[in-house]
Amino acid sequence: MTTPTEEKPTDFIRTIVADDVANNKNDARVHTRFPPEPNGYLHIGHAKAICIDFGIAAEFGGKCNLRMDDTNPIAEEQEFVDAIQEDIKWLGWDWTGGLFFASDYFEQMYEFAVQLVKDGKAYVDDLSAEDIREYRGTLNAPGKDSPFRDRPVDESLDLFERMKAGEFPDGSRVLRAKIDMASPNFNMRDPVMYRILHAEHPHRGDSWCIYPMYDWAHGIEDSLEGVTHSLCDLDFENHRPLYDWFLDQLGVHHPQQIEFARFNLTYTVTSKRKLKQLVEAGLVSGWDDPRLPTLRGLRRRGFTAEAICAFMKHIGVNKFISTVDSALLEHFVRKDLNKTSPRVMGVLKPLKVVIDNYPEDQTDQLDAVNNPEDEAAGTRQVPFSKVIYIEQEDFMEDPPKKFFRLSVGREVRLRYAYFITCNSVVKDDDGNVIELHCTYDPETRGGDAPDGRRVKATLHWVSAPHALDAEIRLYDHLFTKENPSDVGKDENWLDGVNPESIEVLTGCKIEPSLAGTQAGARVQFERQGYFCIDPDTTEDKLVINRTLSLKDSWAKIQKQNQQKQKNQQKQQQKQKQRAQKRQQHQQPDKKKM
RNA sequence: UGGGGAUUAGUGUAACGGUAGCACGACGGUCUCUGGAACCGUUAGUCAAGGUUCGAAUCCUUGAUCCCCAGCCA
Repeated sequence: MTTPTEEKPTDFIRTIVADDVANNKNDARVHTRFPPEPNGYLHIGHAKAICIDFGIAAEFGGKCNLRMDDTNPIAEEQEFVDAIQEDIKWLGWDWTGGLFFASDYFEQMYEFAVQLVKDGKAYVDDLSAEDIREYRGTLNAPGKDSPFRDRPVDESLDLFERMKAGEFPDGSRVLRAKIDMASPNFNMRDPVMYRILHAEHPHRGDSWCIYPMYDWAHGIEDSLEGVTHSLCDLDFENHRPLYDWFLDQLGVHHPQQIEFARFNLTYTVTSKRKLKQLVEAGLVSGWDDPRLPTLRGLRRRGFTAEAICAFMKHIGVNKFISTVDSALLEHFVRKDLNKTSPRVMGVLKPLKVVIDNYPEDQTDQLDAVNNPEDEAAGTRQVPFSKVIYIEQEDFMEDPPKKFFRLSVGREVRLRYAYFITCNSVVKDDDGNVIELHCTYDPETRGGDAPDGRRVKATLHWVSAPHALDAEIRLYDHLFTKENPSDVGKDENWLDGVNPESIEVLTGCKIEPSLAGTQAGARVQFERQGYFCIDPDTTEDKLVINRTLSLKDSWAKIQKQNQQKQKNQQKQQQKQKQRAQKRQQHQQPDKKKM
C-alpha cells in the first residue's frame, strides 16, 4: 500500500512493468539495462534514460546493468568507457546488475548467426554497399531480392566462416537476414547482420574482423543478460519488429522492448554530433565546459546530481519529443542549492569603501550564519576592517526610484556588520566613482540598530586586507535562440553561439573563509548566486564558476524601467510626427481662408 | 505518395467515461539583516469536425499538424 503522500509515478512504462510483475511475467523479475555506445560523453539527454533505466529497476526491486554497446570499433574508445562509468556514478546510480560489454558476446552472437544461416534464415551477400542500397527500394517501391539471396546454405556458411577468418577486405561481403524485401518497414528488408571491419577494438583488440550490427546484437545482449524490459529511444520503434524477429528465430529469452522519447532543452543542443562540433571548433573549452549540457559540463558548472534527477522525475516519460524550458532545470538546481549551499560573501566587481571613523588597525570578527535554510550548518566569523569592498552595482550617484541601495547621504546595512552612511565619493579622471567615503555607526554592530531605525538595503561586502582574490566566470545560455538547430538553409547553427555566454571577471574579492576550498565545492555568494570552485583553481589563484544567479528582482525592475523609457521615447516620437502632420494639413487650409 | 508513432495553458506534466489539476514561466502582492528563500494571488489549455453516452481529454469516425524510417551507425 502506498501512503497518500507518496508519489506514485504513473507513466506508461511503469504501468507495463507493474502489470508484468502482477502477472508474474519473467517470474515477476524486473531487469533493465542502460546500453550506451562508448563513442562520446554522456549528456543531459542520457540522464533521462539513466533515470528511467536505473530508476525503474530500483523501484521494482530489480536490477539494472550497465552495458557498453561496443559493436562498432571505429567510433569507440576506452576513454569513453571510463568517462561513462564516472558520470553515471556521479549521477548517483550503481549498476546493480553488473558491468557488461556487448563485445564479450561476440562468440555467442557468431554461433547464433551460424544457426540462422543453417536454418536458411540468413545469407552472405556479395553485393556492394551501394547495390544493397539500390536493391532496398524506396518509401513507395518494394525492394528487390539480392542475386545471392538463395545461394546454398553451405556456401553462405563457408563464406561467413571465411569472413570471420579475415579472408576478405572491408566492405566486400555482409551477412544478411532473410526476411522480406517488400516489407513496408525498411528494417525488415533483409537487414545486414555482420559487416567486415579490420579494426582494432578497444575491448577485444584485433581478435575480430567482423562486427555485428545493432539490430542483430542488441536483442541477443538483452536476452543473454536476462533483461526483462529493454527500454530505449523512440527512434527504435521501427526496429522492434526486427528485435522480436531475431529473438523469435533464435527461440531464446525474449525481453520486451519499450520506447520512450528523448527531449530537447531550450538554448542548448544535445546531439553527440553537435556537441563534438562545438568542442572541435573551439567554441567551448572542452567536453566539460560549464556551458555544455554534458554531465561533466553540468557538474563543473555546479549543477547537482540530485537536481538533475528531480528534474527528470518531473518531466516524466512520454512518447513525443518535448522541448523543456531550461528555466525548469534551473529551478530544480536553485531549489537544491538553496537548501545545501553554505552562504559566503564575495564581491564580483569591487568598489573600495573607506570607513573614515573606523580605527586604522582594528579588525572586528563578526558572526555570520552559514545557511539560513539549515541551522545545522552553524555560523562562522567574518573579519571587518577600515577598508572594505562592496559591489559597484550597489552604489549609484543618481539613484532612480526604487533603488534602495547606497548613495551619497544614504544609510544601508552591511550584512552581519554595521550600518554605514556614505558621505562622499572619489572619482577618476573619466568621472568614474572609484572610492567611497563612509562613516559607520558602532551601535549597529551585528546589523541591528538599538534605536530601532531601519534601512532599506543590506549589502554584501568583503574586508579589503583579508580578501581572497579570485577569477570568476559568469555563464549564460550557450545559444541565443531557444532552438539552436532551427536555422535556415544558408545559416550555420554554430553562428547561433551566444558571444556573451561566458564573461570572465578578475580581481574579484572573496571572504577569507573560502581559502583552501576544494574544487567542486558549492557556495552561495549572498545576493549574487550559486557558485562552484573550478578545477582550474591553484594554490594562489581561486577560479570560481557561477552556476546560476539568484533571482534578481532589482534586475527585473531595471529591465522594466528601460522598457518604459523606450516606450516613452516611441510615444514622444509618435506625438511629434502627429504634430508635424497636423501642421502640414493646416497650412493649405490657411491658404484657402 | 509506403510504414511506424505522437498531439492537454507559453513550457513540462496529471486526470485511465464523472468538477480539467499541479509545476515552471510571466504578472501582481505579503514578508525579510540576501531586492534570495518562503508565502498569497492573477494569467492561460484538451489539434479540428462529427458521432456514441445522462456525461467524453478519455470510446468511435474522418481530417489536420508534427516526429521517425531507404547506414555495411547506435
